[in-house]
Amino acid sequence: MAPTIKQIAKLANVSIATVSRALSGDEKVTSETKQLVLNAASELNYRPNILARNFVKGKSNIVGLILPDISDEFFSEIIRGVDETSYDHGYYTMVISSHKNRSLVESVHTLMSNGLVGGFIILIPFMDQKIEAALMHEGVPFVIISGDNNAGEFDTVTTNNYQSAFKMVEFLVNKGYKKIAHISGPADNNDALLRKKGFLDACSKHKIEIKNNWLLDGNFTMESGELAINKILNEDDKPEVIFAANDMMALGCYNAIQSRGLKIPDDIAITGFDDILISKYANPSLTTVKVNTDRIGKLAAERLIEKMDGTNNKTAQKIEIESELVIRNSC
Amino acid sequence: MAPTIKQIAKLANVSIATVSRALSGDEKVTSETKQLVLNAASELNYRPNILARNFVKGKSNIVGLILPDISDEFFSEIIRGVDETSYDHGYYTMVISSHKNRSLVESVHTLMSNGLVGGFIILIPFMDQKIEAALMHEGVPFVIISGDNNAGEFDTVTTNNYQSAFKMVEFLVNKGYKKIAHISGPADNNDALLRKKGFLDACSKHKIEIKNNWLLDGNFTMESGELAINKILNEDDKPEVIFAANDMMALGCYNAIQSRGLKIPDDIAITGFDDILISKYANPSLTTVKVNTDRIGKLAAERLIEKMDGTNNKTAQKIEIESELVIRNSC
DNA sequence: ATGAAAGCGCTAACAA
DNA sequence: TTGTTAGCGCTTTCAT
Repeated sequence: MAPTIKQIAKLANVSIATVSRALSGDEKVTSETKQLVLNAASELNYRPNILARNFVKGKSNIVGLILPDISDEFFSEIIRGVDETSYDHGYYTMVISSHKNRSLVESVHTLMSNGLVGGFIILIPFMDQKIEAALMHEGVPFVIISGDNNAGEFDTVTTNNYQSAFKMVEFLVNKGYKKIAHISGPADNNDALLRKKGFLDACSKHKIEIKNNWLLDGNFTMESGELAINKILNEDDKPEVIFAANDMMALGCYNAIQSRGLKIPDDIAITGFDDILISKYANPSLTTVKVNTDRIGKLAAERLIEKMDGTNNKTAQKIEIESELVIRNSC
Repeated sequence: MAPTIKQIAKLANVSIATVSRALSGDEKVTSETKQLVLNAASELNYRPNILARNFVKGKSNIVGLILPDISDEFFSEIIRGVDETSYDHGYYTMVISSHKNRSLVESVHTLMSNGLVGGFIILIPFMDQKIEAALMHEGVPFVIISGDNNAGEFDTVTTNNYQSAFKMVEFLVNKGYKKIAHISGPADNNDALLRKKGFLDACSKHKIEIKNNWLLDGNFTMESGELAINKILNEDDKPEVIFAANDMMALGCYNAIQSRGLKIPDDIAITGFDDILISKYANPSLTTVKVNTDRIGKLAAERLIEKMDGTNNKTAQKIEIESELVIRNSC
């Protein structure tokens, strides 16, 4: 059986209250008794029972992290960022990944009221009525990670999808490209939507004609990128450059292009979004937008912990993470 | 304040014991009272306080998942597998990622005795004395995910690194390759070591000469693969095929080779290990070994939950996950 | 500065 | 079948 403060009390010949105080660094204990207690504790190899502590305090030092049903590089970085920050503040991280048997909404309901976590971070690809309603219910504090920071009066951490996509287009325009196509992500993904909007707005600002069939639909997978580009690679009037809404699709384009014996960027240029691990090493290396994923997790956790600690409960903050153009050799 | 059984009891006009029993499906409550309680509970939107429940039961339904300090696709799949299985059995998943401020050993010590988790799964790239010592201490049950299943008398889930590497070489030999090089992974990684051993043994079985400078060192990164292969690409006597200990390094080889204008597999063939997302879409698609990562997480969680539930506490099981050769176009 | 005691929400042993 | 009650490990008032 794991040692408890009772046993420490016995060993140190003090009351459990004193033990509790000594261990939590209460000013009022003499340094002698404190030493006594600390010695006893270390002798017994004591570790406080977190469950009991959270329980009695009526609040938990566990941070919940609700993830949608996908798994990739992006998520592990978020998890790491959150856990690292949580740890530094004395919190634990609990991952709640959604899947066929458990929806985002259900997870929200549960975590709001089962006392397990003291707060949570939730990744929302697309905010809908149901999720919003679930979040409105009173409960523990939370922070949203989302492509869109306009989602109600909630604390949100987001990347500047729109601006970065906009900048990417301007960069291409400055390089002299005039015929630009876009492969967009899933229609139910705010990051994808905002990137597309950034693309469209930048094009119209710079008087870039947007041909309808150059607005291609993808779903963020490599396959969908390949599929999309194949639709226009046969036509006479080809775009000079393709801006894919993420790197995976961009790399899908690489395949389609290179398997036709065409050269990137000479025959057709490609740019992406995300800067995943391999993009740097792709051949040619991919020009893209570096999303600072680790910072997203970190800042979301920091903001959440502020709220959990009650340090800063002021009105909802909208935190936007800067991302940067990474110019390489694909355009 | 979240509703408690007390409030349900009041509303349903029964005692808290009855509420507790009704909610936990005790046979002895009349279906009428049960209905009464259930109605009251749903009216109050009641959810049991997990912390209190774990606490009073003296055991936790939280599964700890201790990860080393890396983040990639592999981990998210493990996490997902674990969490999905945990959820299906009524457990939660807590991720404890190691990093500069927290070591694997420390995590083990903590989780063993702070009552937070009822058991844990730990990913161990390389078993050493310290970790083994930490694991020997009595505490909650655990399962190891490791490249090497010979690590003491512990429950372990592993992939058949050795056999798969062996098979890969035999496949290459059957294809007629005689000059085979290997790029190995980090020296402190058991998966890497076993893959190398499989390579070596298969070579000697089939009388494949192993030139010393064809045994290249890598560290699982793309960069290291590129670096490694560059050392031999200039020599007159080049290998016909390079077997990299993981896909990332294999793709690093792609870069080095293709940027010299050489063709895969005509000039030099490449094979990898892992079957990461992009390997299928690489150009040419990469022949590799598909590691069933999702199964690793699932089986580790299943075994752990058996132990936590006390269903099956028999002596340590060594579970080996089959992996399969995925033959594509890079050799 | 220290101790005694109440109590957090729930379960389970014991009574009725 | 249901209710009463003790108690899990800890923190925190209230006394001393």
